[in-house]
Amino acid sequence: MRIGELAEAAGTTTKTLRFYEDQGLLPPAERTPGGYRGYTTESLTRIDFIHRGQAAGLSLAQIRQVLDIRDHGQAPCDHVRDLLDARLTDIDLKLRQLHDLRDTLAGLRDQAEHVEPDTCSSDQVCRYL
Amino acid sequence: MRIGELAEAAGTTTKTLRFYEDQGLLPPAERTPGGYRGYTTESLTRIDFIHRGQAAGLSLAQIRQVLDIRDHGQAPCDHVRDLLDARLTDIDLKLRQLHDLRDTLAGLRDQAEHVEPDTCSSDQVCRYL
DNA sequence: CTTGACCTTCCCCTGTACTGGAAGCTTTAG
DNA sequence: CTAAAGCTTCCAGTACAGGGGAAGGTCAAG
Repeated sequence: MRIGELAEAAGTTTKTLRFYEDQGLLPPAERTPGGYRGYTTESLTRIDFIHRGQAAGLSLAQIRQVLDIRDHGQAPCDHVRDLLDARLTDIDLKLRQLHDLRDTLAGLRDQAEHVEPDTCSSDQVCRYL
Repeated sequence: MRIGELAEAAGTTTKTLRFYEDQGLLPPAERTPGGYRGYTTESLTRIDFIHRGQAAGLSLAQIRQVLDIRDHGQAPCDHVRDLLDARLTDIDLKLRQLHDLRDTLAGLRDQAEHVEPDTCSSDQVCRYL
């Protein structure tokens, strides 16, 4: 399989696949005599895994760690569990922050609805903020 | 007031203030004969406004728009209301996405708790994702 | 007069995940 | 044989909000 076919099969672009190889997410591809990269369906599995990792909000660096562990013949289970836990903690924090921001913003928006623009004084640029 | 004092008073750095001037968020500062930037408390007000805007999740570009309107002698009220509305819509979307991601992740984490690692097959890299 | 703190401009670097484009080679169809 | 599609490498840029550090000028105290 050439890089274009693989890209289409995986729902990505050739640029991205070369980028992944460059970043160590994909092993250096075999080459045809002409210098073209050649792939098997294994590559597809690997790219799908990368996509699942991204869907779980993992960074490429984190996904690469998992892949590296696997490539060293070990089961990445523990590490993946840790990553998932860290992501959950992280997301919970972000959710709280975003909720707070939403409340702040809703408050400002509400004020903006009830305050007369005439009372704006230039010493604060804008009453609403 | 020199740039260092202003930076400290505003809780930021001299680097950031020069950057803001460069980006058009602060007007070009007056200069002393020696070439030093000189500020008044007006600058402090403006920087505080920038910080309030950031706290509301606005980008520097958006804050600059508001400042530009004000600098043109107009009241930026309507524009600020629109910005707040857009931010709210945006944040609500982000909150939904983050909730979804959290659910997905919690599901994965839950599976990871109950699945035997032995059943991992290398054709999917990791059962947990 | 000198030291040290502060200031100036200038250019490059950070992290993230790619994307765009140029110059040139390979392969396939007609 | 030729044209087009697809591939190669390499360099550069995107958005965001600054940060790092060099080379040199200015100002106040001792």
